[in-house]
Amino acid sequence: MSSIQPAADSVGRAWRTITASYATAFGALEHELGARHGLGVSEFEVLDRLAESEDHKFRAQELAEAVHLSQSALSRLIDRLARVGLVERCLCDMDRRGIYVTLTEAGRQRHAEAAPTHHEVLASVLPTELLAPACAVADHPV
Amino acid sequence: MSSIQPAADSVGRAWRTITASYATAFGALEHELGARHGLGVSEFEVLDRLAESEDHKFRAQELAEAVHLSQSALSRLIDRLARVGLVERCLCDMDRRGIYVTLTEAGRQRHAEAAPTHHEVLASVLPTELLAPACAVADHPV
DNA sequence: AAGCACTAGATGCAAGTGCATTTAATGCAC
DNA sequence: GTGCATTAAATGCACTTGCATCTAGTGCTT
Repeated sequence: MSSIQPAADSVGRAWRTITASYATAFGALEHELGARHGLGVSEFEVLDRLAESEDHKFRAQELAEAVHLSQSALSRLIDRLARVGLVERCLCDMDRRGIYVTLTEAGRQRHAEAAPTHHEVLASVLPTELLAPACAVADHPV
Repeated sequence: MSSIQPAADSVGRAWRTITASYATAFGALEHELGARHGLGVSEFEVLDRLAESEDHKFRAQELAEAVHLSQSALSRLIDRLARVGLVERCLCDMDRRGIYVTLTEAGRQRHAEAAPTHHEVLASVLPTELLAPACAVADHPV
């Protein structure tokens, strides 16, 4: 805590804010999601994307992009999630090279349990300056 | 790019902005610093802290905190940097358990070369909403 | 001074990641 | 239809990371 200095320029300062926030939030999420729900951050992110998707169905490639992982990392992540029954690989008839990743009932449930933790942790650790990015946008009457 | 959706709430949106910016910037930095200067992101961050320090001297522990790495990860990072002659471990007389990490002349030089790249990459990829921290009330998306 | 709890940093190990490659399916050209 | 470039996902491999542990030095208590 003691000797961390802000970088001189605005770009450098922004980057340090981002890395600091990211490190803090990631660490807290990793810890809490792991302890309370047996999930890693990437695991949750995938469940989260699937849960919010219309038909709870996603192409592997799209998921990789959404959670900022390489194609190979995502492939193994799906392995882990499938091994514990939270998602399923369904090969789609349209293109038999590809797969659809779908949320199982257990996966939907686990996500529902973990989502409040996720929100709570982020709310408590994210700096307010990042919570209201272009502040006004936040509460636009739709 | 196609199907990424913003999270519903402001906390979730902020987190996705952070992770997206972080992933993009980190990837770009990793690529450019690696290709042009043979440095990884963490490597550069350490050199950067040392370069801006008064006496170019840092306790290992302080460095770990500054660059958001675990103590063990930092120890090995110093190994790598020392092995190529960019930093040196100096055991300090004050407390012979600890070490000071110091920048060598080569390290100072490498940092000087890489810093413009670092700045340039960040300036080109960081979203403007994060570059103008507080003031960002700027322009509303439609 | 001797003993003991504590701290700084190094190291063994397991896990997750990215790159490069491989396997399998598609679809376009001929 | 056959061949070939292309794409989706799986896999081998090397590297970085964090956790747990180990080693060494400190300094407080007695």
